[in-house]
Amino acid sequence: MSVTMRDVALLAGVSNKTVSNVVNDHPHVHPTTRARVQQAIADLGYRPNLSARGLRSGRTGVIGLAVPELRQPYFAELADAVIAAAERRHLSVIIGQAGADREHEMAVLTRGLRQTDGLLFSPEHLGTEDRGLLGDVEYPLVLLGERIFGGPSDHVTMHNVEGARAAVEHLLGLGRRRIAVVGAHPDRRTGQLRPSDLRVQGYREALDSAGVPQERRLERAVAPWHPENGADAMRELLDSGLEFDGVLALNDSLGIGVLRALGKAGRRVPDDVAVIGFDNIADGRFTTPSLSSVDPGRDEIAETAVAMLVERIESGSGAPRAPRLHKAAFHIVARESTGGHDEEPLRHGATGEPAEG
Amino acid sequence: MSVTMRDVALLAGVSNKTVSNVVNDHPHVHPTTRARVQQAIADLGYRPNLSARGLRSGRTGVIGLAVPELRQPYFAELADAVIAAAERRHLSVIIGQAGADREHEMAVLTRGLRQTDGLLFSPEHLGTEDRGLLGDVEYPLVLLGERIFGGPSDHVTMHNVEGARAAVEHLLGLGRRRIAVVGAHPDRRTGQLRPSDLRVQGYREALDSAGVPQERRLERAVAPWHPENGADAMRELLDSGLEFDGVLALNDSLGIGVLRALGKAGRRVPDDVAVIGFDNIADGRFTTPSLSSVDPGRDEIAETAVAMLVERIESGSGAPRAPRLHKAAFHIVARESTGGHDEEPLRHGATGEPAEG
DNA sequence: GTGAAAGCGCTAACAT
DNA sequence: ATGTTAGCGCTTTCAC
Repeated sequence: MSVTMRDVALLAGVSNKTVSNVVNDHPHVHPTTRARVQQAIADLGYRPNLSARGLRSGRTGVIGLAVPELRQPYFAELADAVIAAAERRHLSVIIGQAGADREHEMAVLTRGLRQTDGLLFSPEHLGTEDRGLLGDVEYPLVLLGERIFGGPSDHVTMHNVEGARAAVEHLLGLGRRRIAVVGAHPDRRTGQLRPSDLRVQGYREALDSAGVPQERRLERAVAPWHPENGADAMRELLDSGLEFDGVLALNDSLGIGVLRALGKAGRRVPDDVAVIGFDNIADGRFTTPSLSSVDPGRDEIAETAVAMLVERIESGSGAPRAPRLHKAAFHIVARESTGGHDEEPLRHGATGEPAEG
Repeated sequence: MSVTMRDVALLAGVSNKTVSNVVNDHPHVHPTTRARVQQAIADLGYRPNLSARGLRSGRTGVIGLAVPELRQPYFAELADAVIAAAERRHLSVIIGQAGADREHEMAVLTRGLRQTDGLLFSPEHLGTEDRGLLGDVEYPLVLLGERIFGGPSDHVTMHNVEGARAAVEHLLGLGRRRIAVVGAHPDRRTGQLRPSDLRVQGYREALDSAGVPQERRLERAVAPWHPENGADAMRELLDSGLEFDGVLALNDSLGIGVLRALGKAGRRVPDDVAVIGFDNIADGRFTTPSLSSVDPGRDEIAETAVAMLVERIESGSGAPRAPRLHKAAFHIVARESTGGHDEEPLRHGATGEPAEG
């Protein structure tokens, strides 16, 4: 029924091996032979059976990406970038959503994603205490995010501390002194390296360097990082009667909720309260006012993570090199919510009245 | 190096076949034998080689999902739902982004996604004129969206005409009579069945039924459907001096841009202009004001599409049944942008001050 | 530069 | 209820 390599070989009058050489771009194939084989491939519409190739070679050409939830804009944008980076290397990407609970994440980590050569894993529940699990992982693995540091795996992450610090310095530079932070983790166990803890650390460092006193009641706990929870936290802060003139939202989803709660409460942004988020998701450009943010280098993260994973896959378990850590470059994007002027909107296509036709 | 079925069979003192039966949950295995085999599997940490299974059985257990761009919130939410629906059936999902251009989509359609048993395909560029291509497709295929109607493929889509019509009726019910539509296709060739054309049709039908005259200049062309382009179109409409008191944005991304442009121009929503979008993406709940929308039944679309694809896969080419069409149920979600009161925000987790510890 | 043969790990068909 | 055999389509030796 389907065309096999053997059919191509017969039509081209060569052996299996030669067809394989042509398909895999091996050198040492006579140009004439190559052309004849390619013609036969085209004539028959031959396409290699990837299961057979996978069985024989031990490689599937597929990598896995495990994220908590694809519907969170940050992860959708990350997945977009990972798929693009993988495609450049002729790899496909299977996406798994593991954020439901801890068990789900452990299952993904121990078993990997089916049918893949390696895994990019962005955990939400697993933490440093699960580091031991990583030692047992037998497939190529690159971690995204920072919940599990110091393990035996490659690691690609962002400048959480420095980014948050720069964001607060941006607010301080606007003359704000009573700066709240929204998104701290409700359970502040020590030794955890959650993004929230690292970003709170950057927040505190910035205040300390500027000689601005810290105030614990301005650090608001929120989990998970969804807009509704950001809005709730902001309402609670408003109700508390505490004064504040700046807010660091620990990600943009929270920031969008914060903007909304402020707007509904009649606080003007940025005049009364300046707000900055984190992640620079696309949505932040179209809120009213538009949301300043820390751009964490999403494309660099995706590209580096895929490159590292490919290296691990290609080196096999042969040359066990030391685990690497890469932190992508970040920068502050000042939009209206911190008094920046609106970016000139890029025109991505046609607008106007439709042409009748 | 890795554990094979043979190793398990030897340890359990049974044959390959029995191990296979256990692994695949076949009936007719003695409970005692089954237990012994399962113990051996656990002891050795055996995991089936899916490439081998795929080669032998002709099934990979992986389906493909091709969307224009994952970073568009609608497609991210759709992919989320598709992955969840596939997981319930123990299938994995490879995601491909094909929206770059027409050639890319044709390549995906003719070749499928590698290593998959079938494809869910949501085209952005291919249209009815490419229907012929579908006849040549030899793998199980389910189309999402409505660009290619009347072909030989199964099809899952939404009530574009009816949804848009209901949205406009909602605006008419508020007493609005000068209703603009943002997102018509710039090139209005006839015979096209793009979402934009269908939604514009619903818009016109609603006006006609209410005896409100159509006005072509209130139909604004925008492509692609990104917020910046929605904002541009709204600015142009404002600059044109035309009067209007209602806007149907043909999707929520456009709607978000429309809200922003109206806000910047000092128009109050919904007092001066009522706005409704389409797709009911999560972002619309947190704009200021929140965005009313048409909920197109995303989960139903995903679930139905996966179910149809699985049927096609399992029936093989044996029983070529007639192509099916499924339209998911829709409903109007009235939020602030059409005078609805804000939904009570759902509390999805903890907020408050972090516990020190 | 090309061919012949072996075998990757599994399941389907048939046998018992 | 379990065993035996064959072979899916490819790549990888190893010849020549």
